Amino acid sequence: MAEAVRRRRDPESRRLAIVTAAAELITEVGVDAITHRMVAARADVPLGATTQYFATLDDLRAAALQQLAAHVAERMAVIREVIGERGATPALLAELIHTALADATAVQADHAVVTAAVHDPRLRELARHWTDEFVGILAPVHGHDRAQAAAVFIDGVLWHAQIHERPLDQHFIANALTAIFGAAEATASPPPSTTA
Amino acid sequence: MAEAVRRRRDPESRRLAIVTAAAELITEVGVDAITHRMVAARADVPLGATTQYFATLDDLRAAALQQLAAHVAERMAVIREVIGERGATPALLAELIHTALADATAVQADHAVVTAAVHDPRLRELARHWTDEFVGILAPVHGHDRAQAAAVFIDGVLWHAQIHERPLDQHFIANALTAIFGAAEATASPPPSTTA
Amino acid sequence: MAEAVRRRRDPESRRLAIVTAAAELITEVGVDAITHRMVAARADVPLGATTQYFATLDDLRAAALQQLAAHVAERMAVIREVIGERGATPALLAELIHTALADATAVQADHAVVTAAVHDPRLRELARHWTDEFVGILAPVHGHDRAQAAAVFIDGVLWHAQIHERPLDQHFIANALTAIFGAAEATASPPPSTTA
Amino acid sequence: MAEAVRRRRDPESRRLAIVTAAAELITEVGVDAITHRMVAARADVPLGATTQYFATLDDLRAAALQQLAAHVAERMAVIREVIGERGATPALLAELIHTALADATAVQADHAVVTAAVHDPRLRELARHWTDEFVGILAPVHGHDRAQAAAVFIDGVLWHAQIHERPLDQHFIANALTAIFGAAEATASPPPSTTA
DNA sequence: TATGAATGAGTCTTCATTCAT
DNA sequence: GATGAATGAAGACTCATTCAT
Repeated sequence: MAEAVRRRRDPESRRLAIVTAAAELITEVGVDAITHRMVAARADVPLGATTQYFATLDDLRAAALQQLAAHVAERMAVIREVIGERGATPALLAELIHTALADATAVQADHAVVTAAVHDPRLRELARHWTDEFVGILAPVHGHDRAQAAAVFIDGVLWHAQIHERPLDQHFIANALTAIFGAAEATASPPPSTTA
Repeated sequence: MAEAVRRRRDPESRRLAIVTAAAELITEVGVDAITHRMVAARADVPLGATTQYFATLDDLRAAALQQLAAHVAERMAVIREVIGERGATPALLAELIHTALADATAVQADHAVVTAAVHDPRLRELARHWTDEFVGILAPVHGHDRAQAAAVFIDGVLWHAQIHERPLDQHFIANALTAIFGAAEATASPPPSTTA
Repeated sequence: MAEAVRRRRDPESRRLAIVTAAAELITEVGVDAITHRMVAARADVPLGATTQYFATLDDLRAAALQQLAAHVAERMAVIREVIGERGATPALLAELIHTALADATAVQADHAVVTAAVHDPRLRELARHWTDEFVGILAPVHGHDRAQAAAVFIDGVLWHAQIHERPLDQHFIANALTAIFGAAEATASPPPSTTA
Repeated sequence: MAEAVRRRRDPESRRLAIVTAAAELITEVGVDAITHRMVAARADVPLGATTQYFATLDDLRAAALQQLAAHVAERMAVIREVIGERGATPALLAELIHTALADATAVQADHAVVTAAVHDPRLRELARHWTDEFVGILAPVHGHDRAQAAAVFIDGVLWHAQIHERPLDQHFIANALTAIFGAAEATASPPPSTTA
């Protein structure tokens, strides 16, 4: 079959297969737990192929993490776009988050990157960047502090999903965001008049 | 001398020394990276002792994680007590969190447990329990949903500390919690009057 | 361009480039340490070329050692010629040796071949041949035994250069050779009269 | 048998067995060619034992080389003693050398150390020391230059043995040394009166 | 013919685990 | 019971060699 033939001499796709297998495994067993053998088996390539394409297991890890990071970035871009079109309302954010949480793989990918970020400066930079970006999207509408509070809360929501079988309820999220966004006129830095 | 003799004669303390060493190392290098040899060296016991007291490295790992979890639980107990005495106000919670974040070792321990929890069912149970407990403390005062929202937000704050050099500001946390607990009872810098 | 084209079209020169690269590397890192990859990189040819021209790495090694041996033989020929013209006097020999020692690369090449000879019968044959040849040059003038003694001494001198920073002094060599060739024809600093 | 039992739990002798096996192999195949597996097979110990006793193959190599060096030093000590008793005459030296050459293993050991010395500073130091020591033994009797010439010549003789099946004749050596020691009154630094 | 991707054997090394002492 | 020597399975990595293209 064309499939088989392509497999045989297509470095590009082989490399991709290896990285993807590594990325999958990272989300499943953690960054530290992957081995050449596991990756080779998952990618269905001979052991030697993994070292042919990546001089070092660390290189492979890095490439896999980058792939995961790219996926996160993509999803982030989508979110930014949607918010741009429909506004940064709690309801919309809750919907987006809920959708995101429904994709277990994506959640795991997120988590893997962000967990790895704790010990990897480059990824840390990336993770911070995402937060900043998110805050940047919300700040024009809600002010910096509330935007950041929302971002922190959402991080908490994602984190929660790692530990619990059932993700948080969409309404719950919307309500909490509403509170975070709305109540705080009272505490804005230069507070003009309280609506309370 | 007395030291050495006591070590020899006191299996209990030896076991403790081993578990403690393992726990320390876990927070430093990660759950996957520890080895019998590392632990033995850190605990200053012979290699054989580590296998004598724990049939398997995994058992040792588990015991160490349990120890870390116990520490977290202790801190949790203190928090519960303090809240019981002084009330579940945003300001107090922010203070407690801020204090907790100042203890880098504790933060790392937390993180180690919680990260390990992602791939370990037993720890996951534990981590969930903490959240539940925390929600249990706050719920009587603020209602279940707001309590949970606060818990989720606080998880986000702790997580934030993992990737940023500087932890979040105490005021920021207090304000956000104020918003989460309900706009009505806003706690601006000069607190007007509390609705109990 | 022309360079590249010529390379492509001239198997002979490519083969030479490979062998030369291998020979260089052998003198630098030792016979056992060379690899196809190293040689290809040094010769600036694709990896496949190294196996195209030499069925086996051992074949390549052998060819490279032969090249080194050929260089030694060349130098030997020059020496023979010079001696033929100017006579086999200690002073001249000392001068030739001294000159040889000044060429660090040549010394290393010598050493590489000769060291490899210890474990390689073919090279051993070669190395013996050089000694014999050298003895052959000197024997007509000084007799077989003294010629051989001189050859052995000179081997010692070359060897000495391998482990000492500074090679032996030219006068020292001349004096020793004078002694070896026969006390009767002593060649003190101001040489009186040669007995032809 | 006691043999078997001793094998089982006698770290000292096990370590020695491993080092000795490595030393043997080094003399046979060269310093660079040894592997853990070869050594383990030769020493008749499991593979793991070689890494248990030596953290690194390089450590093992070093230990083996040291063992070889120690043997060389021993032989050197004997020679020094014999010369001290019977005088540094060419005949005696030739006899000693001839005896040494008869022990093929010893010659190979010598060679292995000295060849390794080319790339190993510590061994180089050692090799130089031996030469110096030897010169030191002969110098009081024959003057520094002649002593050194003799040492260099003897190095050549040992080297010769590496390449040729049959070692050099004892008479030949004695004659050459006689020439080296005797003829040079003419060239000594402050030459008093010539016996020529 | 020339190239470099492919593969697996083999290298060093680490360690959990066992077990003699 | 306590100790650390013993062992082999497994891991990362390298490379000669083959062979599709």
